[in-house]
Amino acid sequence: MSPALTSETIEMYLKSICELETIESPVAISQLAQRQSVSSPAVIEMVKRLAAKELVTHTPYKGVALTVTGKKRAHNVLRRHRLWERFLVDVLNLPWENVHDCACRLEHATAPAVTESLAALLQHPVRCPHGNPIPDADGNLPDDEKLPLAALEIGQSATLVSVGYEETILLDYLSRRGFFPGVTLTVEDIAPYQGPLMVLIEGREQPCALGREIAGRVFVTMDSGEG
Amino acid sequence: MSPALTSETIEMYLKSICELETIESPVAISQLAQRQSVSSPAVIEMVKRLAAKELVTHTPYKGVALTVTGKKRAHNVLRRHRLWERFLVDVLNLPWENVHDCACRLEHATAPAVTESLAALLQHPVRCPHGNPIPDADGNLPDDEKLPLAALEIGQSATLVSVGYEETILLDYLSRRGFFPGVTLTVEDIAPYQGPLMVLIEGREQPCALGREIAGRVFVTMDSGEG
DNA sequence: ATATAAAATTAAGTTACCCTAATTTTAGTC
DNA sequence: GACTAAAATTAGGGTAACTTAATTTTATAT
Repeated sequence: MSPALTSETIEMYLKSICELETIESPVAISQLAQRQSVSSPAVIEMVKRLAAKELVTHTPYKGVALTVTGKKRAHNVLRRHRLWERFLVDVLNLPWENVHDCACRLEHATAPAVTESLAALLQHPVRCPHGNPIPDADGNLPDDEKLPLAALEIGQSATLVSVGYEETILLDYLSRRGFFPGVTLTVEDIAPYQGPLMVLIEGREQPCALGREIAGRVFVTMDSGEG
Repeated sequence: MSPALTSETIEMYLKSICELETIESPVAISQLAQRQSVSSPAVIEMVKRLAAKELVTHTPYKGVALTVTGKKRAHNVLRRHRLWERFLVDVLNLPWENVHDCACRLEHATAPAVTESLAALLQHPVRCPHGNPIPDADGNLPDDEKLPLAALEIGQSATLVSVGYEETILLDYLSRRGFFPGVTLTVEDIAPYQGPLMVLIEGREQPCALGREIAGRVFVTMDSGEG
């Protein structure tokens, strides 16, 4: 015998592909490479292995997409990830902006029985602390009606529902400026395009730079505005 | 750059060496190979890598021993392992005999902040569900005064404190026969050596085969007898 | 003291997963 | 439609972690 494709590696890639698919599909090799912090050839190689297992389809020079099986597996990882995040915040009282990295490690080390007991302990939460929906035990992920921040105009208010792009550096940046799910924002000004998108929050002095500078796109999604 | 010795692999080996050291020191390569379910050459190679990192010392043809640094790291793994076991049993209500495997995976994916928050949540438990002591945050592991089951004679009673050799198949075997930490046993008969060591528990009909058939040695340890 | 079984080690080879450098394909511009 | 920059891919190479087979060392029995 010989070493096999590790379950952890498979899950890491599937999860990234799943998250990137919500932005554009099929997912570009370069996007995956950036997300995984590896070279493009490494991604190509890995994608071929995943395709051999029928977890993804690879259209050369076009990109990668999850198969039905792959998507189910990815949703399962997301479920574990987001349940752990809830646990870390609600039960262990760890700070909102730090739990993502911890969950990224725990999610691959979690047996099904642990996942479901955890869900029961937390009373089957619907969203992670960053506002993203938690897939159910069958791998169903409810499709959010998302309104990106950029869709708001000056004077409009909205409630922040989720931060779709979870990355510690970004979450830290947001938490320092008062951006949490549940917060109501009013757009007071929008900076021109050459810089990052600027948004002013009610009662705050400093403008907040959001989105473009970090993820290359707007990532904060909201409920439909209320003013 | 190139792949590095993974933290998980290091910890798995250190933990095994630490556990085996309590039985015999230095630890034989073959014992490690059996425990890790890999070949002897694989262990040799790994031990050389660990020795290069000054986590173990290897005396050729004799065996392996932990350095001070290695032991500290091993105790840290044991701490995480046993805290997770307590969590899985006490908070998630998973069965006593199944949590070992779950903890074996979680222990390598646990950040220090998670470990300590977990300890606080559990109110800093002293023993894991199998009765083994939990090292403190500094890596200090209290040395149990162990009395092996084989030291008892016919008619003697004792309280089972810990099952030193944690393996799901053994724990399942024991739980089916009523062996848990805290149980008081009376040795009613001891079978001859050619078979496994036999022990009768108070009020039970069936003899229980313990020790030799599974681990090759007696592994159930007790408090000092009380009659 | 020598023969021998068992354990330890070395030798040679495999796959997973990563890299850099070179090449090919695509997409967009003039 | 040819030119070009960027993305994708192939080529070639490396280490970690494993394997089996062959060899060496140790322990043991006669």
